[in-house]
Amino acid sequence: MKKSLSEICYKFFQNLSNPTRLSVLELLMNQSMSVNELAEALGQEQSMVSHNLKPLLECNFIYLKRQGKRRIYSANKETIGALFRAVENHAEKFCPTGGKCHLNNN
Amino acid sequence: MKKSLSEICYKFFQNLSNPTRLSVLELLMNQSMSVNELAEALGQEQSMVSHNLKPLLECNFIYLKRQGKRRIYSANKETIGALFRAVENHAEKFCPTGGKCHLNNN
DNA sequence: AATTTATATGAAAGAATATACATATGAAGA
DNA sequence: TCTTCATATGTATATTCTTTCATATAAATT
Repeated sequence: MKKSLSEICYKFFQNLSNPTRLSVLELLMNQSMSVNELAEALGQEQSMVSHNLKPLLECNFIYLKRQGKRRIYSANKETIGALFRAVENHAEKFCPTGGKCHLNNN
Repeated sequence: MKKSLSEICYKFFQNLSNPTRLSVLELLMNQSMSVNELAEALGQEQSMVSHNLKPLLECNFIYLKRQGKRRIYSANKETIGALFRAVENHAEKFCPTGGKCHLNNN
């Protein structure tokens, strides 16, 4: 039973529609990090970061490798890069105030 | 005050993380339609479709032109096309079962 | 102007999600 | 094996989102 495009999109975009997960991805696009490093960089609790890493990993938006007792996460740059570029392009071209329309300013 | 990429992404992806809105976009990528045509194509209530068109319009993911008492909506093909392509590519390359991993099968 | 057709809006109930805190697991070193 | 450090998981609460039903607006037609 093949899934429609919008069904596939749904779980992906749902996964991406969270400020913590997006911040994690933005950080990981710059450099790979452990969970505690992410938590510190974000000023968030470690457990919260872990909770949010899980779905990103399940959708293969991020990768994991073990290094001793640390776990180093890295971004799937192909996918996340393409998505971020599409969003940036949209904000520049189509958002009256460059991504700061009223919907983005609540 | 410039917004970070992940802040901009958040509102966009949040907007896109809804099955009704994604189905609307998928339909509008094929052809422009009025609200009632969308509602019929989706088998949903007109008011629900209207509720969901609103945020899509506010983010300029869709366009609106008036035609008598009907309102014809069309897709922003540049943005939505790029996003859908990125998702399709991801599903093909990175999802073990082509977009049907357990997260997508609840 | 009254009616019909098309669409938008308001509000309330229910469902889904995020967050925080507590606790569990698991690897490494003493 | 006991302890410590790093990370994951369980659970309850608070918040947010979706959906539905009722109603409002607005254009066209009579």
